[in-house]
Amino acid sequence: MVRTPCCDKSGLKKGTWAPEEDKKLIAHVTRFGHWNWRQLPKFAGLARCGKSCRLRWMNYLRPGIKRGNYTHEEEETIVKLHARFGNRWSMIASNLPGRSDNEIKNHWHAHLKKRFQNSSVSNEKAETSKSKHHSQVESIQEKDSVEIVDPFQNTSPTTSQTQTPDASPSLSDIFCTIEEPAPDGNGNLVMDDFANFMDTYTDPISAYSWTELSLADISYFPGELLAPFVTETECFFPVYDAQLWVLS
DNA sequence: AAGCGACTCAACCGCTCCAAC
DNA sequence: GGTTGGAGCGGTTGAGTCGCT
Repeated sequence: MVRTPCCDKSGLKKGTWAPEEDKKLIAHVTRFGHWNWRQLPKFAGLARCGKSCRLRWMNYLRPGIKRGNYTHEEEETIVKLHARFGNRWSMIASNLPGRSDNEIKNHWHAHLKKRFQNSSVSNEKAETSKSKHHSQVESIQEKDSVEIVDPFQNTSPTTSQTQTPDASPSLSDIFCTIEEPAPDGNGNLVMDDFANFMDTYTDPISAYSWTELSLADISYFPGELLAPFVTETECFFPVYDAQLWVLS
């Protein structure tokens, strides 16, 4: 299911992510955000390229990511959106909270594509293939009851690049996908004590060269972590040289 | 029980886009 | 306007798993 770990020429690790690496990445992004994916592995102590870290976070570790079976409703939504947008998986994913574009893409190729094609084939027996496929797509669009969220029209200046959860995720939300080992028991984390975990796997703040954090960077932060820095009207965050950055 | 092909899905690769200079 | 670097996207890969014979 996963690739054999190996190292490339530059010494960066490739392949399967170890639980230890996941912990480091979660700890770092949760604590400091992802202001620069390229630099992140260096500060997080990961022998990975930034791209790999980003992918792992976005597709697997990000808070709110749903694992497991797709509901009939979700599949229906994917089919409808694919009929409308084609292979624009990120667009489709933006309409399916908790699902990554990569996961949707995989699910489409593994299940829905066949199903969709099969239904097309059976329909073609009754009608000509071209017009039928076209009408099928059209009928999907006509009957489309899915409320399409266009990320390009629905962005705020501070969150344009990041899908912001509806509400601040709780710690349990953050780790909901990794607290319980999966049936196959591979690569999943069990965290009994978040505080110890954070202390163990993140460097002291004093050791960091802090950089600016944007709202997008903290959009994944659990509310409990943000609480000390948030008032009714302002959100403070510690940044370089012990400045306080007023976010609102 | 063993062999083998199909399936699954995490991860890599290469490309494009966009902002900063 | 050209160059550069980072982020994001979509296509593809390939090892593990499943299920059939």
